[in-house]
Amino acid sequence: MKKNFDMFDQFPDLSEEAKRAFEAELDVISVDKGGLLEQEGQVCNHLYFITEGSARSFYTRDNKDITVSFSLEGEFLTAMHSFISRKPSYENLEAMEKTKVGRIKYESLLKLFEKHHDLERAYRLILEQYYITLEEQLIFTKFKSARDRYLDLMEYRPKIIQRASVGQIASYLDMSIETLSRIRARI
Amino acid sequence: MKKNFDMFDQFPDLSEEAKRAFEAELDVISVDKGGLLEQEGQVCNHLYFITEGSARSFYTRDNKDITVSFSLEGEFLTAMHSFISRKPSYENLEAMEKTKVGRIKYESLLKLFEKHHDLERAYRLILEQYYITLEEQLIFTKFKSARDRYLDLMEYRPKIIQRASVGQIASYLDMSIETLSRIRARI
DNA sequence: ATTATCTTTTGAGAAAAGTCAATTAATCAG
DNA sequence: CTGATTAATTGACTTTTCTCAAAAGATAAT
Repeated sequence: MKKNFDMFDQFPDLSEEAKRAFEAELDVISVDKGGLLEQEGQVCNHLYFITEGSARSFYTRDNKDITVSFSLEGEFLTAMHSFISRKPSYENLEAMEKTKVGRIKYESLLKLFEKHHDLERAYRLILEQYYITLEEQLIFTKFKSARDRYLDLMEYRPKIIQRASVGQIASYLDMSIETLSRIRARI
Repeated sequence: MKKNFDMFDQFPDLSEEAKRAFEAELDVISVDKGGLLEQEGQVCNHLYFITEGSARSFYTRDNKDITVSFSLEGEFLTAMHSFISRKPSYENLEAMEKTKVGRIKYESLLKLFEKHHDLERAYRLILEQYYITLEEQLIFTKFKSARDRYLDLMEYRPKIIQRASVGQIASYLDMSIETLSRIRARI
């Protein structure tokens, strides 16, 4: 069976045993549009890999829904803060369309680390990638106008603009819906 | 010899061998106020632990110096983005006063990981802590007014207000020097 | 001490983005 | 298909914070 997205592509040094052991712990899940993979208030127990579709992470503040990140096919996804700290998550993970994911439990992952040193390293790389993305986002937000943040998103992640709503994009880019709407009108 | 800050306190599960092996690779360095531990444009090759003093990370933009983080005694420190990615750093690490650090080379750390699985785990925990701090900073910045960001810093990290200049604090809190000055006047 | 330099404070006006309100467009359920 | 609900756009006005400029205060060197 051919897969479009192979999570191991990013980890060419993984041993075959490690890959097999990891795959044995994977659950494959299908979620409809709007379905939640993880909910705020609960400890996030899974690391996901998206094989089809897309998802976003968001939290709620003053009854508003604030998007933290978008994830597309071929990307790993979790509520990292909770997954790491084992504390209840403030994030929800939601499918933005019909989406297929592979997921592994936190406990299974830790167990695998005991036997497969190289899996712990691969996990470290995922964590590092998460860190870099976050740091770049922080710097990126800090120096750009609302308009430039939108133009950057268009340039670097155009698929997101196609798949996400104005409200989701606006909160992700840290601006009001109205501001985003005006920016789009004047491009 | 008594140490005020022991970096292993945070890692009670580390084996004695791992601690010894790690310590054997540590260099102890002393830096005067204003001295640079790492410079922008170069790959950051060290993970630091501050035993005395304090440091900050900053970068330069439009000839302005923007503080990214402050670190005090008992904390680990590096230009994480560069340390992880092995690309030139955009950050400088600067001692804010006479400061003593222990540091270990990136390569030494990787070598230690081969023999000491538990050290790789400890490093993962440092990385996770870095991630959490960054994520909290991102959320924290997003929802608070300039005034509340300052009040939060006063509450949670008062030592920083004592040791850093207005300019450093202002850029860290993402506001102009003038705004910070006005906030301080009206407390 | 005294000048020079750098930092901090204060004031006034400008700009970016936000809020509230009204209208138009899109989506969804029956 | 069609009314109902939700999402997006547009306009008017407000707010926050920034920038520029000048004054006051601190620090350092001679």
